[in-house]
Amino acid sequence: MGELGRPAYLRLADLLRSRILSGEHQPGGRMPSIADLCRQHGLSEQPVRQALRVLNAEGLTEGRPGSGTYVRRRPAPARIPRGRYDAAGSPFAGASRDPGPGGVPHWTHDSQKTWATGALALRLRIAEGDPIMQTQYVFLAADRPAQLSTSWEPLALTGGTAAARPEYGPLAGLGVVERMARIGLTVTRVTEDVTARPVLEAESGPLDVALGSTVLSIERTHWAGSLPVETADIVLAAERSRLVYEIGVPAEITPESDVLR
Amino acid sequence: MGELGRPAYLRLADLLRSRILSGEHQPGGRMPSIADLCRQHGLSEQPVRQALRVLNAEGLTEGRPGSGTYVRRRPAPARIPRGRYDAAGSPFAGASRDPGPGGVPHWTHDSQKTWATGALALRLRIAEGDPIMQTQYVFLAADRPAQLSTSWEPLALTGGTAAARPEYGPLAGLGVVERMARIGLTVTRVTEDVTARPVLEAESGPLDVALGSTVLSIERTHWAGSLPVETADIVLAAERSRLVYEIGVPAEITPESDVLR
DNA sequence: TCGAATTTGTGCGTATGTATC
DNA sequence: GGATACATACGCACAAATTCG
Repeated sequence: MGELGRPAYLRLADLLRSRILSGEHQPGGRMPSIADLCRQHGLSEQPVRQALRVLNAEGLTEGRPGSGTYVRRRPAPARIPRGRYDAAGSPFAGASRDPGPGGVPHWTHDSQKTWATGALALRLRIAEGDPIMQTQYVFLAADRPAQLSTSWEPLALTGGTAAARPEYGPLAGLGVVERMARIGLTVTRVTEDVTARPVLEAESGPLDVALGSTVLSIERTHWAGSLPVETADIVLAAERSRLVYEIGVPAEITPESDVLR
Repeated sequence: MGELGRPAYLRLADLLRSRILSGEHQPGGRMPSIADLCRQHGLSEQPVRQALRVLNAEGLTEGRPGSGTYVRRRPAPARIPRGRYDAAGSPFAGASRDPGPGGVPHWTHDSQKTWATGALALRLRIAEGDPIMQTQYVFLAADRPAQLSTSWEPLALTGGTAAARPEYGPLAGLGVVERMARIGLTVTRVTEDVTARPVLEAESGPLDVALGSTVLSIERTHWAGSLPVETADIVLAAERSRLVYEIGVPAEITPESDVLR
């Protein structure tokens, strides 16, 4: 019954969206119930539900079981500084700088020894099957899961030293650069490869995001010259994150003579 | 009928996903049809469709009407270097470095004078209504749209100089840092704020991506000290892009004395 | 070249169970 | 208990694209 080309649930979604954006439905306010919308627009449950699902997926509304559908208040995404290397650099140095309201940020971790598989071996430039230390982090800010991270370090470098387990012993919580420095490895640069992709099912629970939504994925590697000493996968909810990179401009590029003007 | 806690469509999705990841279904290959899956698993259409929808949303598969559901082959996303500032820095210096197969990268541009609105005025630290030069770029690589960009510069800085229009005159194609240097403004740093969001309707055509998909959005600002001299919005298809940032580690952090070992 | 069968996508009415308020 | 919302599942119809005889 394509009355007007555009399907019923999309027309309803358009209508409700424009009402929300125009302020007719205030942030935090309740939308009409599904039954109400059925009556008001002469539709059955299914198209009404689909319309609401569209708005939920767009992040405009949020359904609370047993209560109603509410217009979302949109917190500005957290700024997560990632440029400039920071001496206090724990894995979450940047993000933990600002406690924000609702609680001091903290994290849990879990290290275990494993062996490098294909892709990982490539990233660390070691052979497949070489032993590595794997550490998983769940980072919480304001009592909400903010960031997942899995870090790998070749045990050929750290094995037998105090730096073998990132979060144990005298070097716990020091950050990769400092910890490596203590065992004689000078980290000279860090690379971060940023991509966005749909959230995996395994991540959607810990990150507290819906299954269809997208995450920012950072593939980070610490280098000592051309030798990778650590690499990590960092995953953040895209809706809540804004990565801030700062890029220095070498002085050579800026000539002292003003040619024009 | 919650036979095993986990709903039928998720169990089926898990099964199919593991088959794909294990290589049982090859990239480019066809999945069993919906009718087949119904028969094989004793399910009705609905849960089977939902399972496939999950895999589609995860980007693992792709349905082609009239033909079937296929395992996606994932072309490696283009590496787009954005760290280190590059002397040859046109707006697309990084991306244009490597011609790649299929054609030399090139771009189109279009400049026009406008006036700063609220958010833009804040980013450029000028007053609302101040005149600015707006330049829009469409960047093509291998004859495919790769990147959209809109750049703004306060005319209070560049007005009346040869640098007023980025792509005209003797300074055309020079890049922001070089161009500003020619009129006596020394760019000292560049900041990039990276977010991911659903593609806008206006972008989906020029970028050649489907309407539901997501883009990487970069808000870039060139600074001369604490003075913004240029800011730009850069938009790329997330599936095809991988931003590479390189972060230098200052030497101070790395002590010369090896304490342990 | 034509047409029928297959296949996915979309829309929608319905029903059942469960959690929350 | 009642209202509400959510998740799951079944059935049906049609559109659009593709495949194949």
